[in-house]
Amino acid sequence: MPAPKQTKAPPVMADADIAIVRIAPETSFKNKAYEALKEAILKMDIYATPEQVMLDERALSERLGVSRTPIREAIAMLEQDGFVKTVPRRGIVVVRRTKTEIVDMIRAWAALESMAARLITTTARKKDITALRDFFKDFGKDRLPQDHVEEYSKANIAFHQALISLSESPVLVDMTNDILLHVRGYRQLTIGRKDRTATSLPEHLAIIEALEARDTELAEKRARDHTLGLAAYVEAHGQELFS
Amino acid sequence: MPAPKQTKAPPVMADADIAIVRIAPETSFKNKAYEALKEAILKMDIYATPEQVMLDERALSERLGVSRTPIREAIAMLEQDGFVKTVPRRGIVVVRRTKTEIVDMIRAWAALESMAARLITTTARKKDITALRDFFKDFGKDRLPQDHVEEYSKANIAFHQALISLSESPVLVDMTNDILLHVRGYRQLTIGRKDRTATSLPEHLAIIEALEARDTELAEKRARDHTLGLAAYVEAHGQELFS
DNA sequence: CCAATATTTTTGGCATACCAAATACCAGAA
DNA sequence: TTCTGGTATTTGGTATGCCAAAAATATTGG
Repeated sequence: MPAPKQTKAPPVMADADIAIVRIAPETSFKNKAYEALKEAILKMDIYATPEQVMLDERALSERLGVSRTPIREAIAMLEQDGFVKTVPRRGIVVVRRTKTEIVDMIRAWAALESMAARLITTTARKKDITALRDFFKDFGKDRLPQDHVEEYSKANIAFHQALISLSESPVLVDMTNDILLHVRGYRQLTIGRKDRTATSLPEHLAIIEALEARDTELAEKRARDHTLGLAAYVEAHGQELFS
Repeated sequence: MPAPKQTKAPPVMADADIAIVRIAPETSFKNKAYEALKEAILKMDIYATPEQVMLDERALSERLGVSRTPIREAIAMLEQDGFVKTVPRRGIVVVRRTKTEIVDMIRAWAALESMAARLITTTARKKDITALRDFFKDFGKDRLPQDHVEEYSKANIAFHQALISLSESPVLVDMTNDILLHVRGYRQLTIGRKDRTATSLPEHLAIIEALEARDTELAEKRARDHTLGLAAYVEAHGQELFS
């Protein structure tokens, strides 16, 4: 066997233990491919095109400059996430959710968020709760949310994520984020709708008030009803989004 | 469509061509490996051994009779599920949850199940709700749950899964099942504990009654509080289970 | 010209080989 | 014996090649 290679071998030095930073773990191609593909899938508007979107292993490997192996592993991970579905000898298809599935997901979101609200009333600090108002400080009666839908939509998502985070429950945070990723595709067309945007802000503020008052039951109810309202809205008005 | 493949029947050589049954779709090795490994992980008592359990790709591939490729893909899937964690150049370790994580998961479970209860009160059929009692028909004052812990524990899990299923929400069902898989490892030592088993049955019956009464708020509350009770129990008494 | 069929191409599934990092192991020096 | 340096081994990561099924395309018979 050939001699390996010298590591370093500082002659006489006694540099000892200074500044030996942990070398970058540097994520694997598998994980890089996973992140890249996930972002690409989330970025594309899969509901805009009439025919289903397909992925090609070889094309992707060439595109990302790696072999098929890490690509396939990334695909397997994405399939676990429910973003794609590989059909043997047919192809890899980007999953499109039906309206029913989206409504179902939003209901689960409501369940998780109401539990988060419940926990927050017993553990979160007052200042952290109050800080939730900052997400909407740019909106008021002189600057209505419905006149800045895109901007308000961003603040909306950020608010919900910050809310969940206050629960200090990693499980609730992760599960909710997963759901939001799936629902996000509809966000532009549903959560951002003007007619619903108008009622959204007051409901958010009402949730914050209940949290500050440490009213567990009320906070839970308001958080739940708010998101269930979104579910009902999508169920009623989301028809045109689906083939 | 015509026969895509020839059923070659050369005059001279007559043997062969028999018993070439059209093998079914037959899941891939990747999926087989995934199922096999998942079952193996769930079956082992990862909290019994002091040192962490490791998996070896090559050993597994030899064990299952397939190459490393499908094994690695299965591992990637299991990692997405949170069952294992691969450390580059170190190994694949079966993840052990801390008590805090388990409590956190049970809280999420409570959130999902209370939402399921809510939905059930508005959509499920009376007979299906009543049928939930059957899971406990073998228990009563002449046959106490705490005297048949193992058996009652099975009925307990089955009841909860049946309950969630009644919501007819695939998302709630899937998310809850995922959680149950992770929590299951503790089931024998926590859910099955005698002191808690005693109060479990009446609570279950109370949930069913609220469902039958179509009392949405009460059913939700009872379902939530029941499972939150388990969370509190584990938080208080599950100390000895963790290193 | 059309339909049935044969052929080529495409595509995911799987096996294998090699690499580099991390570790285990061992011989030799003090 | 113990410590040290280095080599061999282990282990996950990645690239490649081939296979079979299915789709796409070409071909042929009427």
